[in-house]
Amino acid sequence: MTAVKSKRLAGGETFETADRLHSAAIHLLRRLRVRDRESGVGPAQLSALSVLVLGGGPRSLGELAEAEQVRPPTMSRIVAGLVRAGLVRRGKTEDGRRVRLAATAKGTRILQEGRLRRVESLAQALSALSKEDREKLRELIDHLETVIRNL
Amino acid sequence: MTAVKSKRLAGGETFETADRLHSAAIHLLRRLRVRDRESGVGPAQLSALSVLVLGGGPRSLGELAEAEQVRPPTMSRIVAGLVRAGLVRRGKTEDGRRVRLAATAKGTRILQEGRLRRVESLAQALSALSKEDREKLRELIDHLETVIRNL
DNA sequence: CAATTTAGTTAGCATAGCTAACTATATTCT
DNA sequence: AGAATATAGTTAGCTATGCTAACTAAATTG
Repeated sequence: MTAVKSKRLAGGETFETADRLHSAAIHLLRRLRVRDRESGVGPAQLSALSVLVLGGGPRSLGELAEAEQVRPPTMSRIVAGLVRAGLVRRGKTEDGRRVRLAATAKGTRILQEGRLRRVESLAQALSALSKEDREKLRELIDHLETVIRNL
Repeated sequence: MTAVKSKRLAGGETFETADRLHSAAIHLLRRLRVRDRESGVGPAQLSALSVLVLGGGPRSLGELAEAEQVRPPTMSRIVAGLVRAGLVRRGKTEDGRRVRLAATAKGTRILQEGRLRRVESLAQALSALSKEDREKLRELIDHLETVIRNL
């Protein structure tokens, strides 16, 4: 893709890097999306499930909605689907308004399998990078994650 | 299969890097998506429009569907929305079955503005990286693009 | 020129995003 | 304590996006 030329902000080079990073992220996910369909679970459900499985334990619906940057009614329906599919269990909390959402054993298994499929092909493609580039990427990822959180 | 497997086993670190890269891409786009809502155009429409605007000229519907990794009926409806909004124009080709889809001036403007909004916030966030990290990222992007194309 | 192939559309289903309006529980204020 | 308010989720209803199956129209093939 063509890079937008702009010297007004953050330096033209950084702007171009941002443009290409954005484009790379789009293409990356577009390719990997295909693998996710095999799980039979929709992308939003899969992503919410990953928060419960990989994000360190149970959450309330509101916390899940915030983690997924989605409105409560949207998350309410996503969770309903996950519960219907037996991948998530609802529990009570001290606060009678809140629900406690936890992945079931089946939910954990399905997520891990899907994650494996998805990441497998990416890891394979990454292995085509030089040893130095892989090292660079490994070092960068931490910092990129911070950058993204501050977006 | 054996070669594949041994590659993966040999690259446990690469597997983890792939996992984090995947996750970073998801979160990156999720944040940037918020900016896209300002345009009043849906994400699939915006992405299809970007192929027409940045991808070097008009395409047929089938080509667009393939570029977006989507089935023809899906793209048919996305295009219908873009045409209704005045962002894309349908034209004829020598082959009476094919349509020629081209961005209108309005479509080009809307896309460029949205892209600017999106990429500007990312560029700003990236400027928080150290000079060295930005340099590393710049060097890596080329190679990452190749990796992704080979996914 | 009939049969087949190719390009796109239409119809119908599911998921996912939103806002508005509702219920139920907790908290705050008088 | 009891009323008013705030908070957590759900329900209803809209739009957009994904799919497959079945259709129409045009081009190609035999």
